[in-house]
Amino acid sequence: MEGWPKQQSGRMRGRRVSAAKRLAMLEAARREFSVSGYLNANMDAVAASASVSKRTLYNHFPSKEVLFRAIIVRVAEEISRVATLRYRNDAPLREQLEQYAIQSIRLMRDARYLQLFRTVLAEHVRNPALVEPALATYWKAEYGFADWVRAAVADRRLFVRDAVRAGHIFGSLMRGAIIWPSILGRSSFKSDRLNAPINEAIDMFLAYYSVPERAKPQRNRARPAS
Amino acid sequence: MEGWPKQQSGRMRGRRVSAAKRLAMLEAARREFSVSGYLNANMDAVAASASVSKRTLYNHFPSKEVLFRAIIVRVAEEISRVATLRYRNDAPLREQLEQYAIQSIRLMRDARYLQLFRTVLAEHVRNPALVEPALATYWKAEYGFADWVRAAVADRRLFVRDAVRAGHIFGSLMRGAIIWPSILGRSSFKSDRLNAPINEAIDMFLAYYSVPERAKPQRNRARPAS
DNA sequence: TAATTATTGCACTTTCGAGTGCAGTTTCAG
DNA sequence: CTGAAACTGCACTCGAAAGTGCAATAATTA
Repeated sequence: MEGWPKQQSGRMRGRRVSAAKRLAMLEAARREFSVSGYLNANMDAVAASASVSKRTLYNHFPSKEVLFRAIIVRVAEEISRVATLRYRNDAPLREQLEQYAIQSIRLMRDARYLQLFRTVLAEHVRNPALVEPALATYWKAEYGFADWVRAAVADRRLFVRDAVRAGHIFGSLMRGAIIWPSILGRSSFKSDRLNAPINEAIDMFLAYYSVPERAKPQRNRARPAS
Repeated sequence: MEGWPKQQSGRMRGRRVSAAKRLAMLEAARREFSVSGYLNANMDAVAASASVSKRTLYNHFPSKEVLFRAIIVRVAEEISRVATLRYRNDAPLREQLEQYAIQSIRLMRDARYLQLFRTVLAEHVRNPALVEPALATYWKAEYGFADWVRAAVADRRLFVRDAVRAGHIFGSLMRGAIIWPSILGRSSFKSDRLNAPINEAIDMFLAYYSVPERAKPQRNRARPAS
């Protein structure tokens, strides 16, 4: 609850305007952070873009840091609502993974998010503490993959030793094919549809884990018998 | 050749000192950029740390940008010398991939590099133009994977439709298991040895591509017959 | 209407760091 | 030894942006 005016306590009066302006400020900040990054974002510009005095901005958010964190939390929530992998026993596994990939692509095609991701990533690398909350959500998604795998294993549709590990691998494949290329600007998706590289990654993943352990063609296994 | 003193032309005199100091400045800048990131790096600090006057620093490198680029180029060269995947027909494929993974891990365990990677990544996201040269090398490595795959295919040890695509997938797996976790600070390697997740990723990769196309267990193939 | 709280405008302080100008000193090749 | 080129020290300019103080004003609700 940081970043709320101190006057909040006691009877609340004159709060209608406040709520609307607060939203405007959050939206404006989001735009500003998106296009400028964290360090170059300008608090005067945020205030102006929200049609609010700078002083008001500082009444709501005591510092740039607090404002940034507020943005991050909001966006992280939005995303986790959209891009999740949920297990369904009534649909082909491939379809479920494809669905997830499509959702991710859609997210990356939305400049509104993409730019903000870049900002957050840059800041996370520069100053991890600043960005904690966003990343918490992010890693949760990773363990969402593990849950999905576990469910599929329980259904005897996959054969996996370590669900978390398999989840990481799926995550690597999706990030490598969708997220990083978008963020690092190597490629942009023309549509929401899957392309051949992504299909191939999903193929590989399913092929490997659709086969019982001892049938997998591996050499040189050096791992605890777990 | 940017960032060299203008006085260079004509007969060269008094250059012995110059070369040594130049090196000292590069080393100092590297340290400074590593620990502080690009924006927070302080040119006064660089000069001090190189035991050189600020004016001399600016005589060699007309701006912070130029200095940063110079560092990037040097480091990119060092890295591409160390972490490459070279095809050998006299060794198991698995061993070759493992070698590469081990080299990558070694790189990530070297704080000297790791910190600089973080800085470069942050800047690339913030300001891609600044970092071009480093990334050029980076993507070259990616196509190095494709070359390796092609060679293995020519040797009939792998069965791959599109070598570049397979190379990307291998890259995704390695980055997902080694590079990103290190850079984003989720895990650090205790030793240079491979761990189970990396082994499993390599297993998966080899398993999938060791089998002729039509034998692969895939559903729902939707791709050009290429 | 009266009391309360939010909002505004604007000038102000502070901090910080990149890059410059210049006069004097050092170094080294020839 | 000599003179060109490289180096030094230091004060300086310039700009930018975060955050503050305050007195005046507007909006809200009882």
